[in-house]
Amino acid sequence: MPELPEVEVTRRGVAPYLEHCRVQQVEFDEYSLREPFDPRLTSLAGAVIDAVQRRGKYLLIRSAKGSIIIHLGMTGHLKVLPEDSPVVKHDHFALYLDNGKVIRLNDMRRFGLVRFVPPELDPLEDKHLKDLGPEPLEDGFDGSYLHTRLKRVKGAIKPALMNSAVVVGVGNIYASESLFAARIHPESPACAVPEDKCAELAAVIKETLARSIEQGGTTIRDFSGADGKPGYFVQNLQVYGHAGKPCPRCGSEILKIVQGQRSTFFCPHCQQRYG
DNA sequence: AGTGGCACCTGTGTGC
DNA sequence: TGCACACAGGTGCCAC
Repeated sequence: MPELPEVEVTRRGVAPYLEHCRVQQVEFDEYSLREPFDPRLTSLAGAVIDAVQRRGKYLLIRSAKGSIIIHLGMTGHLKVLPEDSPVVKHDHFALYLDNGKVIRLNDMRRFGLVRFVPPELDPLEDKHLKDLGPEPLEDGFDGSYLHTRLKRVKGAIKPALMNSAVVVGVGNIYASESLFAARIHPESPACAVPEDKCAELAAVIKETLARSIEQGGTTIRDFSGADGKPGYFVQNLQVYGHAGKPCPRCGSEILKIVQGQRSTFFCPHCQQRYG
């Protein structure tokens, strides 16, 4: 489900209800997500939330009594609801707040993750976060960085873009979309993409992600923001999900291939193969 | 160190 | 109608 824009839209949706509010109660069910719930999560009762941050596709909820790391996996989403609203199927985790709201995590496929980080540890040093690559919307991510990083990668550029050690937040949709925008064939060996194309690629990744955030993210099937509203960026998708349709640039038929067990969409005419 | 394959889950759509 | 299968926005671990 959520790539960087969807996680950022979620963060912006829940932050006003969490920041500076006090946690009254923490609840989780008996199911495991990617890993079991940490019983220490209940020690956050009484904590005041200082900040809700994002690192890649991870959300960080910080307080003096410890932090929560949340990953939404493929189908996870957070909802802001009145505290007396009923638990529905696939709700697995809840934070009850002193403002009359409850934040619920609903995750059908349970690929998501909720971790507790004790107050003496830095959540950014958690094993899931410490080796992440740069944030694509920050200055450290540019053509020079990308070119240097991709020089070592013999495999295709599309799965390389989805590697969170290269850059965080670019998932299956935005990898296809960004390569289309930069006119790079997704099967090009990453190490063969010239520096000027890496610069163009870095720039279009920034643009694509930023525009998607502005439009509330991309809803294919079940993403919605914390307010329950879908994202509208799906209307701007140029190739993702468009196999067999004409390329919006040249009219050639958009193809779908499989790379690393994930679907890739591209225009074989106007995306150049390097290497 | 880099890479490919698979596993973890549930739901939906398609074809027989 | 039932069944089998493919596929879905992610990531971690394993063997090579």
